[in-house]
Amino acid sequence: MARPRAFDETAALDAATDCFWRSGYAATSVRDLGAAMGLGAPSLYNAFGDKHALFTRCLDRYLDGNMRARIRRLESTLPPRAAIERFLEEVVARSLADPRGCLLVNTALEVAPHDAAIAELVADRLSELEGFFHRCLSVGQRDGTIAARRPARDVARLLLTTIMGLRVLARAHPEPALLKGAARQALSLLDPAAPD
Amino acid sequence: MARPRAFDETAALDAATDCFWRSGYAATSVRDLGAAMGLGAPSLYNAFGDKHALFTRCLDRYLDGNMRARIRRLESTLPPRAAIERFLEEVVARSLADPRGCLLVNTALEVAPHDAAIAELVADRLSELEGFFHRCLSVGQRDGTIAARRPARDVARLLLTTIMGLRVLARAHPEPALLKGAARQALSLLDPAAPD
DNA sequence: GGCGATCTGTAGCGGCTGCTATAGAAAATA
DNA sequence: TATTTTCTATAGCAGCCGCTACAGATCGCC
Repeated sequence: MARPRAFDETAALDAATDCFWRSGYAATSVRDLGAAMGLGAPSLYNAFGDKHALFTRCLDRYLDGNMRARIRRLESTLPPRAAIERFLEEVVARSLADPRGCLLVNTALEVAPHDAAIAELVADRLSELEGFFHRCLSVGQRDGTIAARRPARDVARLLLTTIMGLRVLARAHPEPALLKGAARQALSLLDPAAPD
Repeated sequence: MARPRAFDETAALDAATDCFWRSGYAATSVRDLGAAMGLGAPSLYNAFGDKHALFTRCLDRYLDGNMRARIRRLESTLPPRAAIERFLEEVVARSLADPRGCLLVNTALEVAPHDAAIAELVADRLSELEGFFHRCLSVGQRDGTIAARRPARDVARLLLTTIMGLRVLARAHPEPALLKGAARQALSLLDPAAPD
């Protein structure tokens, strides 16, 4: 029973996410956001609260749409070992193709250390990733497609560490051979033992 | 034959480095730097040029004093396998003890993507780290202390990736078991094959 | 002491920051 | 059509940004 909003909230959030993703949190001004989202500062503040709340909203959406959706897709369509392999392949491919890197990793380094609420959100998502790897490893170890001699928990932790590291390396030195070589060795932990 | 400087350049650079290290490049203002270094803006600009030049200077000093010195120390006092193990142990310990993380990693994510000169500097240092791992691996593979069935180049790349990843994880979720488990699995790539 | 040169402190430049007061535009209800 | 309610646009708040002009302080040299 009043004037409706003149903008598409989803499109606006996508535009804002791209700003934060490209430039980082601090380097993105509210004016930049307004311009990209196609709305003035008052509308922005009215609809999304302040800059920090908007960022949290964008980060949540990003993680749901990218990370969680990807985990679900891989875990439901591929056997566990292939799911792990595909995940790492996708991280390498995306790292090389998209100069923005991964918003989760960017945030873990830029925002989390100075913001307890964001740090908790990031830590939760990292645990979800670790859980994905751990589930795949456990199932794969039981069905014999993954070497069972290593503790699944620690291998999952190394895989998580590896994708973080790949994302960092790619942003300063995006060399395919480097990323692919590292990923290959991380995945070799899944192989059964070979003679020396 | 003129008025000499009233401050200690080394101490001033240390103070500036700490600012950049703690808060990042963008979030450190020239006024913050001046206050920490104990000198006014004109002295700062006269002695070190602008903010970007000062940052480059700090980063260079940091890398010489931390990374390169550490590589030299480990490589000259320890056998290759122990040097690698010690390096990873130190990364884990420092990541848990120092909330500032690693200035090289912070810079790789915050500055390098928007600054070609810094990106090149960072990429060079990453290559030096990879080279350190590669040399240790090659020697260790020859003397039999490191499994020889894996390509040293790719294992070096994974070790490099691992320390980057450990640094990222520690800043958002500094849990000892997580970092230590990941490091342990990365190091297990050096072990000879075990039965499945 | 006087001179020339370098350094330092004050003060301020234009421009940007996150955010908001105020007023006007647009739609649903009566 | 008049009213009510929400949204939007203009303009501007105080405060910070990187940087610098200017004047005064402090030294070596003559």
